Amino acid sequence: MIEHILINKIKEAILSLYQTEATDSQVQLQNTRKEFEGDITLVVFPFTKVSRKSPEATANEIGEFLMASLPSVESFNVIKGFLNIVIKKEYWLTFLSENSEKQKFGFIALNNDKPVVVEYSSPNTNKPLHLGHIRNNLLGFSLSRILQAAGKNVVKVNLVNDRGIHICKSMLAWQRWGNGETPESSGLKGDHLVGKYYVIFDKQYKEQIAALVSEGVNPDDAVKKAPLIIEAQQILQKWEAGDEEVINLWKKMNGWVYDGFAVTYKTLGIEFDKTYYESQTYLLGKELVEKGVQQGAYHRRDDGSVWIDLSAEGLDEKLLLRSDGTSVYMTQDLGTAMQRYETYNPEQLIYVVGNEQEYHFNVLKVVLKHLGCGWADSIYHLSYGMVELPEGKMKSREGTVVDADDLMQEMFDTSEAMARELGKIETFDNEEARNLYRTIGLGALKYFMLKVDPKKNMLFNPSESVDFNGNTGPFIQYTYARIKSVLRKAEEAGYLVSMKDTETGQLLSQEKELLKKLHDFPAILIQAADMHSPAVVANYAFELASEYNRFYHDLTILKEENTASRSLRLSLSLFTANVVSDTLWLLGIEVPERM
RNA sequence: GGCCUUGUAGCUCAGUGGAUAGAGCAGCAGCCUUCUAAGCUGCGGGUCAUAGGUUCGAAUCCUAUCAAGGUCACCA
Repeated sequence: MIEHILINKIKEAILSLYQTEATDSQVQLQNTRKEFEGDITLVVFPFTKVSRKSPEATANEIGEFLMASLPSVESFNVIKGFLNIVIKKEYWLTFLSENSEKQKFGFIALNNDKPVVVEYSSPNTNKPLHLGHIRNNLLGFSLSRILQAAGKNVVKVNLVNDRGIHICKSMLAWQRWGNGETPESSGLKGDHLVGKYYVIFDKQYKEQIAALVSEGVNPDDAVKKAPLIIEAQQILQKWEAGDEEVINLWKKMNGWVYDGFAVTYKTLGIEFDKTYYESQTYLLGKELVEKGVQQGAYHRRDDGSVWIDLSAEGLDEKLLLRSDGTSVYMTQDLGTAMQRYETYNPEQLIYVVGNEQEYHFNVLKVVLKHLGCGWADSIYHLSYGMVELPEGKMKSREGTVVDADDLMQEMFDTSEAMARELGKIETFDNEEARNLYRTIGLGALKYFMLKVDPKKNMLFNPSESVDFNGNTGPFIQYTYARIKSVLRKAEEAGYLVSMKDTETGQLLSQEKELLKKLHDFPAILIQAADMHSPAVVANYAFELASEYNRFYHDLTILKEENTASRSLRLSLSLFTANVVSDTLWLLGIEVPERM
């Protein structure tokens, strides 16, 4: 890319003109704003101290130096402290011809064997997935693809929380009120069936608490003394003791949930390389904690519980093992982190987990460091914000949860209604039409969620269905389908898409702007990977699609009579189609050949 | 109360120290006998929460205040 060459030359210029070594942070290049002439702009203010001249004079001197030493520089102009550099047309045309037919332009080949382990999804098995899980899954999956495209060896893992009191609640409610109901007998998806009994438990439990309170028991005690919660805890104890009947029920109901999750993941287009189950890992951290006690990193209280004092790090005292010797959440996470470290020897361990667990991950890192695990610094918590509804946070107990399966179905229905209204599917057979509804519905949903900076909370308004026009997934998908249509017709007409013979042609402003946007992509990919942010890719994809639509509107392609121009525009179209589909692939969004 | 995050147009969001702060939606006005109008063009819309500070230059960095959210369990 021309930027690297420019940066080096500018450093040479500073050394030669002012006898000073310029640092990377001083050489600030940016794309020239559209209202000025030029392609790339150098901000010269950082050099006025060493030049001891005005910004304008400094910019002129550097500009002259670049003109004299870089053949790719066509000309330059100076406005205030900004040196606007015009790059020769030949550079752009060569760039086009070398990259327009590439399949994965800007992607970086695998450059580190040490894997990056990305954990995401990590659902509980007592209820179906909802909108919050969708954000988690989309972020984790897209981030994995972005890192992979940036040259990382990515391992996608899921840690299913398949044991604990929450599952016992569903089990108990099903035993008591289920009458043997199964997914087959009820026609309910397995995860929804189990979720139904979780809700029933909660309702009955609340009634018991209310009854106790009305008898004069204080509310804090009532929560602990209600018969249902005591029974659920007994089931958990039986589970831990390996009670056959409990284990069988647990396996049966979890099996229903897994079948349900598999359908949701498949519809959403999410995959994992490895799935772990907490029932098999929850004991892992105990030895580690014992080791920490022996090393004196953690201390045991008289009641047998183990603690770590993190006040030196500005955190609190934290429990690592209960007085009865059982694990807490932190214990398990210590264990699985260690297991992952030993299994993969990773370059980085990424956890895609909501921001309500920020404190937990800070503590996790510090606790590991106290054990002497230097690799704790390779843990990265991708802390994403909550999805809020207009009335506030989603609450499963109040039934304000947006269910993942329902939402996807609504998206499919909306895209079908839209396509019919627009008369788009008259030439489609049933299967192609159905695929289109799915592709576009998911495209709208995924783009909607991924375009927002992960760390920010985002708002989802169910009454205003997700948009299909403007800055949306379907807009970008439409751009792709449009290009493919042009390319198909070009092929029918026997036109060359190749750029080989057009390097002497002209380059109109619409063509050049589009080309420059394509030229930006490799840097965008690296930025997205560094920032762990699919939103960077999403926003770029929209800008690229907008730029193409402007180009498409202003210029004719197939009817252009100058064959060099026609060829150039076809080449630009092909290049754009490739990059658009690659960027959407990075977001986990598919592209339709027509729509 | 301690700590963390956020606050940009009516709404949803970009903007990682640089030029006159940008998109989309919503509103208004145009553009299909021409390669897909899920598109394109134009108009209106701003105390970048507030007040200080650092800097040649601040929406961006620092401090304080206000507002919203999160978190500080022998829950996960």
